[in-house]
Amino acid sequence: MSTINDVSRLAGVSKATVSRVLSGSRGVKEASRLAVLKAVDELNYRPNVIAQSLLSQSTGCIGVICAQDNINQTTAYLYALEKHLSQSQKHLLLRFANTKAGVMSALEELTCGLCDDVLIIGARFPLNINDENVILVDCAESDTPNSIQFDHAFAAETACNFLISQGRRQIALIHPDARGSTDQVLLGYKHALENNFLPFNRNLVFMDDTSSSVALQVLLNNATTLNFNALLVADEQEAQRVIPQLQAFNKSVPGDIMVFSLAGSLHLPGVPKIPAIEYSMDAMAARIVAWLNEKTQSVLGSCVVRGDLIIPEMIKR
Amino acid sequence: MSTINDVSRLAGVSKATVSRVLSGSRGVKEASRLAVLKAVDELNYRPNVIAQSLLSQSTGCIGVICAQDNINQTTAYLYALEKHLSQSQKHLLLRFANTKAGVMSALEELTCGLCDDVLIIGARFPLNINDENVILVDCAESDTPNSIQFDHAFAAETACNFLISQGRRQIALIHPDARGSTDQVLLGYKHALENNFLPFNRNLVFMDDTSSSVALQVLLNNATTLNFNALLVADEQEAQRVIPQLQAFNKSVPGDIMVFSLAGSLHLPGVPKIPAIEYSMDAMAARIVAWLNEKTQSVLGSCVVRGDLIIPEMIKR
DNA sequence: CTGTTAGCGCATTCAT
DNA sequence: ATGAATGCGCTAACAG
Repeated sequence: MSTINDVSRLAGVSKATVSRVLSGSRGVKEASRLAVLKAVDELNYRPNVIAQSLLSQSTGCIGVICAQDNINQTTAYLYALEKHLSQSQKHLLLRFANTKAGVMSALEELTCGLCDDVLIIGARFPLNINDENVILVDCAESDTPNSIQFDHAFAAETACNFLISQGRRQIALIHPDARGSTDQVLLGYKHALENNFLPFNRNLVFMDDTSSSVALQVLLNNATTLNFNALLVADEQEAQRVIPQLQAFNKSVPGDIMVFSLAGSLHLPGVPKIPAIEYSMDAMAARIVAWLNEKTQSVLGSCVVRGDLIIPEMIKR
Repeated sequence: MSTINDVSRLAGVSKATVSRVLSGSRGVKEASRLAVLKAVDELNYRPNVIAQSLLSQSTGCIGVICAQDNINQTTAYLYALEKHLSQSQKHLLLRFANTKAGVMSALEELTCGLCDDVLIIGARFPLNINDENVILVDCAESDTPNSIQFDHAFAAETACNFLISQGRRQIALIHPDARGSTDQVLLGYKHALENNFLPFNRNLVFMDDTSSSVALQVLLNNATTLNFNALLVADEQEAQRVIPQLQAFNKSVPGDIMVFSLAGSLHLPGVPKIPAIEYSMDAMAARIVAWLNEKTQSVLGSCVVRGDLIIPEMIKR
């Protein structure tokens, strides 16, 4: 790879002039400008970004640590993020980590000058990070100054109101505690019931660490007394686990029981579509990148994102 | 962020000594070693990797340009690659690109000193790249010196032999030309038929650009005369598109027609499992990273990877 | 054993 | 308008 010295020598000018031409040529004689351009073309020269980074103290690299267990959701994130980052001339440095130790070690490796900022996505474990340049996205903890959260209470409330509007007044809820947003979900759930003058039935709600499969079995064992006709689950992965199980017990979906996902639904042919709250990855990414760009001016604050209610055609009426 | 100067000042030694201590302390007095370590700890100092990169002329960054349209396959790739790369102290710089122009522009941006090497994955369009530091993985073109290809002929042959062993002798094949490996697939298909003394029926094979949906309709319209009982498709995405369509025509899968995917199958609950050829992403990634690490010694050559035959439990007998 | 010096490639002064 | 010099943070070579 040729350097700025090669170009300056070939063009018969100084390094400074070459640099001037390449970065907003202003106050450079046309003749030497052309000479530089010619030399650049001949040598196929491109400035070394590492040297530029050392000087400017910024690399344009954004670390993204994916801590989600739901791998499908991850892809949507990455795709949207990369699109917006590259539009801002930034680079996406990818890392996966399932544990707190893993996240911290990845963070260490990325923040030694390599990355200007780091995004941590979907961590379900608390991690006490207090770094101006680290942004938590959809993470369990909210103490960190820079974080983007989903409004899970709002999602649960919307879900219930929708189900009730569909004549489903016995709504079961399976939402393992591990997801970290359990409290909020319960809040929204209860709120919707209250607003619709419906009683809260403790037996319809499963929020402890028992597997969703076990929870569902309990529900089905008591189906005759509980008589539930709707089921709220945490995400589309849970939904696809739960639906075959319901069908195995001769419960039709959505006929007998309407399953609702509180976070996204799969858009795959062959997979049954269900109503869900979906968070626009594109909007999220746009927001994040906007923050990254304007960081110098406005201080980053916490931010809460609300999802969209998506209803499959076959359910609409 | 503190620099080596801060550390040397605080420890009362020179920069060189600090550097020596941090990178394999050899020939350093214990006293000054401890002083340095203490200063490092106090200042929470970590060497700036960008400065190191400028000196060593290598960043440890590997660019990965994903050109695949099958987004699900991508995640598996990325996950495996990141795992192996981070084990080798390397960083994964992610890019998506759907067009040749997109790939080339991403390549430009990554090869200005930022990335030591670049992987291009799953490009279905020819791109004439002849760069020592660019590796093509599962790309349409094979002229490039550094490339990893899947053995599609082998996959097709294995698939046919399996299906024939299952008593399926009328094997339809839908494999759009856009995938770039069509020739090889046809080769393996024909080879298997020959070896089993079965005739080649041109009407069972669809390899032009017509959509797989149309191809399937043609097949179904002629089902009575063709009487096919197996269907080979390019990948699991195609499979999931095709299966509901077959069922809509009252063809049971795999009862009436066994669908076989030539590249991976979805392992999602609720999605019907089908027999498939699967390529181990982990093995691939291990191989790629091994290349990356030993590049100085052995010249990279082309390499062909064969997939594994995966048969769902319910089909095994 | 350790300090001084030089230089990686570049952009930005400050002179001219 | 342009060239020489400086320094970003670090390591390697050379002296002591």
